Amino acid sequence: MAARPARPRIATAAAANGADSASVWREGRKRLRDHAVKRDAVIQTAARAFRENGFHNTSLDAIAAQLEVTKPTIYYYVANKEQLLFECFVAGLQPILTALRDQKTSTAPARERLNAVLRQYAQAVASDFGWCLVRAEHQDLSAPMSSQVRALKVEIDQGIRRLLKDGHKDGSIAPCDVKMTAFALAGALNWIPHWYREKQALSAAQIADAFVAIFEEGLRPRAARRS
Amino acid sequence: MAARPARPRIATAAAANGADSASVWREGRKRLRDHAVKRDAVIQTAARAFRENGFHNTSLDAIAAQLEVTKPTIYYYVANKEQLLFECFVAGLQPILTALRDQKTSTAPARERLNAVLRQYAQAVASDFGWCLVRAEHQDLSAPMSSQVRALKVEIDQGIRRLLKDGHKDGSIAPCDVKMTAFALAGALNWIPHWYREKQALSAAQIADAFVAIFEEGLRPRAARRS
DNA sequence: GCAAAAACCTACCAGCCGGTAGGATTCTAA
DNA sequence: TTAGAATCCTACCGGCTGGTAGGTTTTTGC
Repeated sequence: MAARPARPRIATAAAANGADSASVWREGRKRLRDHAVKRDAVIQTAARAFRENGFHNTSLDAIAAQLEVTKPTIYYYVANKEQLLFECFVAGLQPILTALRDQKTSTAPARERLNAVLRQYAQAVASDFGWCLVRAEHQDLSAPMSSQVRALKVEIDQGIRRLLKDGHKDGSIAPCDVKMTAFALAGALNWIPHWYREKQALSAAQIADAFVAIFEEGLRPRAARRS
Repeated sequence: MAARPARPRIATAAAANGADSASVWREGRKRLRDHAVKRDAVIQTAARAFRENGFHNTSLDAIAAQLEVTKPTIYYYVANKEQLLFECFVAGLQPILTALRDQKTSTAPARERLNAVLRQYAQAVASDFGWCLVRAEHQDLSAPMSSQVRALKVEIDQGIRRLLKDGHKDGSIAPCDVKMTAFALAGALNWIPHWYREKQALSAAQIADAFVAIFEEGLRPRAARRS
């Protein structure tokens, strides 16, 4: 158990964009000293690797190589492989949760609030962490970590259900089976990592808009139409 | 490579229902001789195990134990672990494909044909093979097998898109982005294995109906209503 | 300049698990 | 009854990979 400074939960934008995460490490020959940034780089790199090869097909050696570092170095930033996956979960869920919490203070019609959340949701699952959010197996986490992740997911689910109910009240959303609708929405979005590729023509936001349109209008032709 | 009789692709109903697949093996003390049935039992048991513990967390010894058999016996029915996964894929996809092909001869409105397919789809993903269809990683299959599975999945996707287009023509489905709608539909259904448990109140068919209703009606309130 | 902390590496271990060799048992056909 | 096929088991191997021990290098604080 190496002593570590207070750990940041959210991957910094600095670590998020760089194509080669190794640049975070050495700057010329100088050994950099920012623990938090490097830790985030480790997690980010792991997420990408998991997405490409799956959790079990990704060795810690491979992640280390990607960072141009050796395996034990990873253990300097993270307790074990399991925690690596856990951090990916959390980092991926965070933006959705904050989007959801932000909407609680809004006074806009529920349908609009829901759409805003869904847009953020789409962006999250389309990110490098998307794989972890959606495809990673809970069995690969120990009981305590698994239940933590589960709790976060439940919060998201409940948040969406609440927005749907609010929509029923304020009339912006047609009456429907709240539970099933939440599942359908989440399912459609969660499936994005299966087919979306970075280079795709559509951005995550555009995908979200397309889905929102589909869910709002419905497949059965409407009698009257308004633009 | 042990010589095997012509291999059946579809899991027999006999093997599908039994709670303990071991009953397929011994009947009293008599050693049964039906290769096909036992092979299906192996696949079925594997599917269940994969669903519960994931592919990589399921050892062949565990599957063998479930069947009250030793590991080498499994190799008598299947070449290796990879093929085991492959067969689960195929067994799960089959009913969806047949449903899709059946609809090609139908003259009903496309929306109804689509709904019929979706209902079968829901049943498939809710089955023991659902996990494989949706959560198993293609990286765990070799290139040839992976592309075979991918081809089947593409066929399903294309089939759904075609039904949507047909619906546009015959007026039973409102104009929409076909590709995105197909993704949304598939995603909603594919998410079922994540939350559905056997003991759930709703049957797979009921879930399908609920989803169909949501997708048909849409979330935006409709002006006129007809029951 | 020097001690202490931080960051990182080399070298290694051990358990798990997919896969196999080769033989034993049981059934079927004749 | 018996040959041969079908079915299954015991015993084993070896590679991969998560994880660690313990030392080395670099940086910081003073």
